Amino acid sequence: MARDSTDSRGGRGTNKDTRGRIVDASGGLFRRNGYTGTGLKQIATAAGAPFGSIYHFFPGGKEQLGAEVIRWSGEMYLRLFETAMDAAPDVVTGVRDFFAGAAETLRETDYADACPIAAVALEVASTNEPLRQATAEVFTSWIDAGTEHLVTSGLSRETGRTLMISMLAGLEGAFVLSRALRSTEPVDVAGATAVATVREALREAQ
Amino acid sequence: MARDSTDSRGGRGTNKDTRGRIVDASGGLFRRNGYTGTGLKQIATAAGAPFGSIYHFFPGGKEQLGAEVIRWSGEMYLRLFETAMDAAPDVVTGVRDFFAGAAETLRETDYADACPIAAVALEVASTNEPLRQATAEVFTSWIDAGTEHLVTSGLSRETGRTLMISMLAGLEGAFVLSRALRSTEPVDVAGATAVATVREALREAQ
DNA sequence: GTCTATACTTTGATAGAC
DNA sequence: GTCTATCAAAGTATAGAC
Repeated sequence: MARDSTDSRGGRGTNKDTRGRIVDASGGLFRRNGYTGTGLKQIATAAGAPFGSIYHFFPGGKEQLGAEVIRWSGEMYLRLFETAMDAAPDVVTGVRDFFAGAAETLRETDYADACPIAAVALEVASTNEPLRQATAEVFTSWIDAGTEHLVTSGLSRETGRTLMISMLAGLEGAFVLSRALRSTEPVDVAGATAVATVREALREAQ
Repeated sequence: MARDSTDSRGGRGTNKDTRGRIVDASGGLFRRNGYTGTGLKQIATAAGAPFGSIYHFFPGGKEQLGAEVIRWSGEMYLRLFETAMDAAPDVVTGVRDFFAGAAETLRETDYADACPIAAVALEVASTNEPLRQATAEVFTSWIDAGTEHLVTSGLSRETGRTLMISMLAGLEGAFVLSRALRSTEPVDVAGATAVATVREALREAQ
């Protein structure tokens, strides 16, 4: 019963099962090289798994693997967001800390690790409908979760949703700029803007 | 909105020379399918050019072509931005119109045409240094040009730059979300946020 | 300069031995 | 379930006829 592995889905053992290692390695490679830019053989090598294992665990091939990686990465990042928000005394601080953490991660990873699915999302938006839907589900889940936090903090559902979309857009766009420019300035600026906007919205809602 | 052009620069005939058609076709394909997702044979076909012509005009192969497409697309989009700003009576209206035009283009192209280089930028940021530099130059040119408009409107250089980065990040991130969700809501929201922020900044600067 | 043919590599995917 | 061998197709790139 009380196994160590975090959750159900049989999926996220850090070093245990081959399947988990494949998903994990794919997530890292997709994030940096994109979907078409990552080969299945490359994934097998990075995961330390034989090539055949990919098709053993993912009979649907690259597309099935891609969809699962997108959803899994989305859940992980959502969990990271929730953790940051729960740890903060208020929503403004939570937002500030989350952006600060994103900037720190960018620096630490030489501007490689930003949004786990943005690169794939832009690649598949007009070329692969199943994967596009997967990215849409992830973004929707993030927007809904963030909206909930803002509603809890006193905003109306509508302004909460609008504000959350605006902040997420700011973060995603800042990731694009920061990775290209190799500077955290865009993320820092977007974070400051987000903090100011949330603070203002909360004040007006009082 | 973001269509062709007829101009100088010594070589951008819409239908004239083979080289121009190759760059043009590549821009459209890179934007939709990404860099690695677009093949040179595909480009030749789309451009109505023989395969050998690509290597005739771009001896450096795909990378040289990619770099030129990034810079050329960046110039085109900058020109589009300048045109929108010059046509508007004030900077606030200009920003509003630009976001509105972006949303309209998204709708008209079935959410395919957004930022001309974002997909490539995320793909090459950690994998191809020459192309990453090309995207960085483009983003920098956009930020500088936008900052100039804001400074002209009365903002300090520092707040102008910060505001421009924030708006560009909002636009880029909104493009990611809008293409994935197949909805202009993110671009609409980001536009409204940008307009409100510029208006507020101008008021404070008075 | 235009265009075709081809070399070489890598891709996603499958079959089958163990 | 693990792993290797191999396939057909597509990728980039080159050579050379016209």
